[in-house]
Amino acid sequence: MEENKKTPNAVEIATRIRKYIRQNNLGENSKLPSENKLAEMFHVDRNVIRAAYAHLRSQGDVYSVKGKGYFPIKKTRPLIYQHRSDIGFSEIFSKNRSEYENVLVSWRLSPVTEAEANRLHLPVGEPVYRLKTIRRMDGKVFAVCYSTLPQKFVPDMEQYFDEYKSVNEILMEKYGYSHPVCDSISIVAAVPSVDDIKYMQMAEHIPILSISCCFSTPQTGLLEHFVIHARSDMFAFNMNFKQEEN
Amino acid sequence: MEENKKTPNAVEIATRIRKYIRQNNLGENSKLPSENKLAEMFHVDRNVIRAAYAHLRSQGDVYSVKGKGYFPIKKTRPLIYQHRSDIGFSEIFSKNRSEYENVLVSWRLSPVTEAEANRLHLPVGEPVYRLKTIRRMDGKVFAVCYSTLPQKFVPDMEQYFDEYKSVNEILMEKYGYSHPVCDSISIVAAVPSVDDIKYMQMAEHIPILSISCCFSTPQTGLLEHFVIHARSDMFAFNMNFKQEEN
DNA sequence: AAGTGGTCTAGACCACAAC
DNA sequence: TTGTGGTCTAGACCACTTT
Repeated sequence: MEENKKTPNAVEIATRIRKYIRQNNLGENSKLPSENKLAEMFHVDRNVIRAAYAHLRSQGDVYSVKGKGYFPIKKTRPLIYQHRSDIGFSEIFSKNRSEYENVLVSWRLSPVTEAEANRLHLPVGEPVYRLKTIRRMDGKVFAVCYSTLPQKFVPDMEQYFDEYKSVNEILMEKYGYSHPVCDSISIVAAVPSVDDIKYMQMAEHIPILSISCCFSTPQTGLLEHFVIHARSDMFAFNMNFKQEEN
Repeated sequence: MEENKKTPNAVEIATRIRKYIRQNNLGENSKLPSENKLAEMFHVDRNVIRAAYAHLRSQGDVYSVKGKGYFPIKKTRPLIYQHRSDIGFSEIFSKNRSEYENVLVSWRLSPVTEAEANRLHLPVGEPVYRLKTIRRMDGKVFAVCYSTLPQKFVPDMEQYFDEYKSVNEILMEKYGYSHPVCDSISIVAAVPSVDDIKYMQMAEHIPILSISCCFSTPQTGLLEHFVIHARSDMFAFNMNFKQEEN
C-alpha cells in the first residue's frame, strides 16, 4: 500500500485497502495492517481507519477478531441451484458435485406451532421433529437449513441420525417413493440471523436468500416444511419451465 | 424517552429510540430528537448517539437528512407475489389490487451486450430496447425493473411510451397472444445498487430480491429479458406447484 | 444566525490474543 | 508485557436547512 500527498478520507482508504487485497491476492490467513499502523501510514486518525475497515467489513471484504486483527475474506463464485419440484435439495447437489456435504447439527422433538400447523395442515400441538443442518461446498458452509416434519410419519426417525444423509433419503427408504414432491415455495431476501452468522461465519451485511418449501408424498399428503438460509454471495436459485433448455 | 441512572451504551440507546418510535407510533413526518439533544439527555458523547442512529439507519428503522434531522421509516407488510409462468408481472398485481402502478422512468435503444445476447439467443450487437420502470403499491416504490427486448420484434415500440402500461400489454396487443410465457427464472439476494437506493429511497442495508426471467411467445421465441429489483421488506416471491391449493 | 447531520482529530480505557 | 480491535469522550470544522 502506498502513501500519498493528499490525506485521503475513509472511503478512499477503504478503496485502497480493497485494491491492496486484490492485487496481492491475499487469502484468509494473511493478516492485514493494524489500525494504528495504517493511521500512521496515511497520516490520519485511527477513527478514520476504523471507519474504512467498518465499510469493508459491511461489504463482506474483511472480518476482524479482537486482539488479533483484520483478515481478508475470499469471495467465491455462487452455486447455481437448479430447482425441480420432484427432487430434494441435497439430491440435486450431490448428484453433480462430490464436494457437497449435509451435516445434522441438532434436532429436537416438540409440539408444532400455529403457523407451522397451518402450513402443514396439522392440529396445533402435534409433535414434530425439527432438524437443523448445515450444507457445505468445498469445505465452506453456504447454508443453514431447518426441517420440520410430523413424528407420526417417521416414528423411528432417531435411528437414522447417526448416519444422517438427508430427510429425503430417510423418507424415500421408509415410503419407497422414487422422488419427493415440492408443493409450494416461498422466497425472500433477508438480513442474516444470529444463527446464520454463527454457522456460516459471515459478515453481518451480506444478505440471505431464504427459501421455504412444503413437500408431500402421495401416501402421506403434506409431510415436510423445509427452510434454507443461504448466503447470497455463495448461492443463486434457478428454475426452468421449458424442458428443452437444460 | 426517559432518562436513566446508569449511562447506556450505543446499542441500548438504539433500542430505546426504536421503542420510542414504536410506542408513540411515529410516522415519516415526525422529526426525531437531534444528536445533540439526545447526547445531553443521556449524558453521553454525541458520537455515541451517532453510533446508535447509524445502527437504526442500517436496519431501515430511520433515515437522516443533512441539516434537517432523523426521521422514522414506517414498515409495511410485504406484498406476496404469486408467480405463474403464463402471466406477466404487472398483470398479476393489477388484477387484484387497484393501488398498483407501473411507471416508465427511462428507455433507450442500444446494442445488446454479450451476456444478454446469450440469454436471449441473439447475435451480439443487435439493437434492443431497454426500459427502466418503477412499481408502486399504495404510493410507495417497492421495485425497480429492467426490460430488454429486441427492436426487431417491436419496431414501433416508441408509440406506446406516452401511455405506457406494461411490456406485456404492448406485446399482447401486437402479437395477439393471450398470455406471455416465462421460460426460466433466476433469483438472488443482493445489496441494493445506487439506482435502487435512489428510486426506492431505502436504507443501504435492506437486502434486495433480484428476480430475472426470460419470456417468449410461440411466434417469436425468446423475446424479453426482465429483471426486477424488489425491496425485501416489501416483497416476497411465492409459487405453487399444485393447482388445488390456491 | 442558529440548528442540523457528516467528518475528522486526539486521546483515554477496556478486553482479548500473542509472545 | 505488548499489540490488537471495541468503545467512549471532548472538541473542531464543514455543508446544508431553517428561522
